[in-house]
Amino acid sequence: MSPAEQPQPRSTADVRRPTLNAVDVRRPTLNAVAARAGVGRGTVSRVINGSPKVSDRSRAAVERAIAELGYVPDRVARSLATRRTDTVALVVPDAENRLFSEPYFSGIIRGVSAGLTGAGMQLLLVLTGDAWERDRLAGYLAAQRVDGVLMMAVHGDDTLPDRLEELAVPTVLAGRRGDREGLGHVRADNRGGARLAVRHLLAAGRRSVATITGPLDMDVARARLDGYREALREAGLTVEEDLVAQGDFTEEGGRAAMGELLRRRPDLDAVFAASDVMASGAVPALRTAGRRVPGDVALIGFDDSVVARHIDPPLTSVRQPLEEMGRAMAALLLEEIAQRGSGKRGVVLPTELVVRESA
Amino acid sequence: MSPAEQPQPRSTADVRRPTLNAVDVRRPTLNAVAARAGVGRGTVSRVINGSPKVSDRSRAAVERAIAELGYVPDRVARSLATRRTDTVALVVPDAENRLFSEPYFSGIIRGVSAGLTGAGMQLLLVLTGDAWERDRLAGYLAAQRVDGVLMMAVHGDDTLPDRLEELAVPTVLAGRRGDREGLGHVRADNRGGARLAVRHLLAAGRRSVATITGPLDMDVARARLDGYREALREAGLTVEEDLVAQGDFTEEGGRAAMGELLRRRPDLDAVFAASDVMASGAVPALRTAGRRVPGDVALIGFDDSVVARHIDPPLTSVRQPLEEMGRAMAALLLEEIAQRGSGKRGVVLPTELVVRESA
DNA sequence: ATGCCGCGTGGGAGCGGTCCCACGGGGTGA
DNA sequence: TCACCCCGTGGGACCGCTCCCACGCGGCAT
Repeated sequence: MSPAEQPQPRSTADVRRPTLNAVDVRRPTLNAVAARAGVGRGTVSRVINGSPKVSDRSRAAVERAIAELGYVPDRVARSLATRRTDTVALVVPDAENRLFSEPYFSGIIRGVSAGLTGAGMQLLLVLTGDAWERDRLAGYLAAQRVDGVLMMAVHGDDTLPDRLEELAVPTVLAGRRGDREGLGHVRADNRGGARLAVRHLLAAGRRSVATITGPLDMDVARARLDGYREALREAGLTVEEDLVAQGDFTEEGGRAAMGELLRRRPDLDAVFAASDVMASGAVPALRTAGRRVPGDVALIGFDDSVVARHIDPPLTSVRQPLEEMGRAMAALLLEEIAQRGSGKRGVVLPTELVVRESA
Repeated sequence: MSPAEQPQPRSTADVRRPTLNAVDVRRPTLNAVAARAGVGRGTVSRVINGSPKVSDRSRAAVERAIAELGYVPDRVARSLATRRTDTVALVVPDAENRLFSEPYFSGIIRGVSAGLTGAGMQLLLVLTGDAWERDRLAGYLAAQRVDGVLMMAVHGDDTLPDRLEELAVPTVLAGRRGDREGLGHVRADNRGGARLAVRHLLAAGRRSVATITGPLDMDVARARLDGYREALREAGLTVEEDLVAQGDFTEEGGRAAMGELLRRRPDLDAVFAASDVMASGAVPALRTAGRRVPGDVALIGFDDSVVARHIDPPLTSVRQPLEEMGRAMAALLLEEIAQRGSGKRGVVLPTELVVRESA
């Protein structure tokens, strides 16, 4: 059960497989193309890679041969020679159910995919399970020779990014671990988004605005809380700590936090929840306490997720530009791959308030 | 814009990249291990692959050397030699927003991932865009030398699976194209699930049970409609065609179909929608018509998706064993890879009725 | 005319594994 | 004692590309 003392190869993966009866459908090789075109291998390689140092005659001959043979270069062989795989791993913690069912993951992933395939790169999806597996991951990724790694949902104490850095594997994170993240990362303007939400509540005349935060060891959660505070200060209000309750980004956590807030401050007239899911937990808690939404208490969430549209009442929420975030991650990673060090920036993308009926 | 006449290589992907400044962190090679252990390369290879024909002395020496050097075999080099990549591509049509935001995709993918990594295989995620891209895909996948392909959301007229079969690439589908799918595939017992739903409605005393179907060129949609019919016949009722309206698996489609049904049969007292999303569209249509759910009209959906839990009232729905389906797909594909032909079966997994408040 | 430069060009030498053939040595049977 | 086996073992020959060096050839300056 416990990991072996030595990092000995795990047998499951390495045991020789029984006679893979590979139906050997061999595709034409670069050699075949060279022969057919009556040129050397070098020339074919040059044509394929778009080198300018090829005569028009040779190039034409090669291109014809390629077309006739239906040749497609073998990426594996190329990778072995170039020490480059044109492959990027997307690492997602398996535990984060949340990520999958929300548009968060899907939006980012399609942005990533678009940005990557446009550059001829492919995406390796890696769901990591337990901590041990995650520990092995760095070596594993190095063995894959992936050109880079994208990581979602990194926690503050996650060491994987550091280990990747040691191994000189270009890495870009979705979100950051702390406020001075050393690695390249892309995130939404969480603070600004929270500010938008709270301003909206204040503009509607609400005066006792509470907030349900995420776990405060997460940067997103802190940033959204900061935004909440800033908006209050902007308006000349003082931040009252008993209007702040901590949740954990789950529905149940939202319910509990809402109950707590109502107990502490029966006079509250608005709530900014740091996620839609927590907001969806807050709604029944409010109902139980006999408060109408938005009549008695206005409510705003964050993420603009599926539940926001289907909850009753439809939830006003802060939207993150997910697909763009994915695109930005891809771009940043490609930069870093092309030139080390150049992609180690933090990119912040603007958020937007989507007004529905809850506030 | 239009595809070139000849399959000439697309430049974007093939242009030589500018001096990849690969920080050459070379990992130890099998050769290094052999030298250190004082044995030949062949012996190291045998140890790694768990061959029994190695003396205990050699094995121990090699294992020590591996541990000391932190050696991890290079998959790329191995692939080149074995003509096997231990990689499987998961092909998902990019257009299917639906897939991503619903637990459908996420459930299946994690099952797939679990089943695959357990066997030491990795997952290449391929989102396909337009038809042209999809056309190129077969060749592309062959060039990747993926060991197999998993496809989600195949339409009846999709030719990609056939082309993969021509190329002798093991393939497994999520769902089937028609009722005699030639390829290996895994699906939920859609008919049975629909039957469960309709039986539940009938058992509750409903007598005019309508249904909102999916697009009937899709096998899932037909299967669910069949189940609806069967349940009615079982109960000795005749299937009335004006109680059947076609939707398209979208919310808006559900709304329209519901409107249509109410117009045709104001007396209906129950609806089985072939997806939760369509059911979520049906709800407002019912409200508009002044019907209470479930008071006047009972409603059941399919998929047990996120919206089912958050809609008002919470939706009774049919759940598919998504993770198991993913696992089954992985298993089937591994079978097919190990022995061609053995994995070309159809696996059907049972569904389950999740009773909430709408029926 | 001779030298020199530079442009294509061919092809050897890897990249890091696997596969398999041939070989040495100890045990067995005649 | 000698032939015969069989078990481990070493290492050459690939897998299909890229990289780069060296070479031939035509054109220009001397």
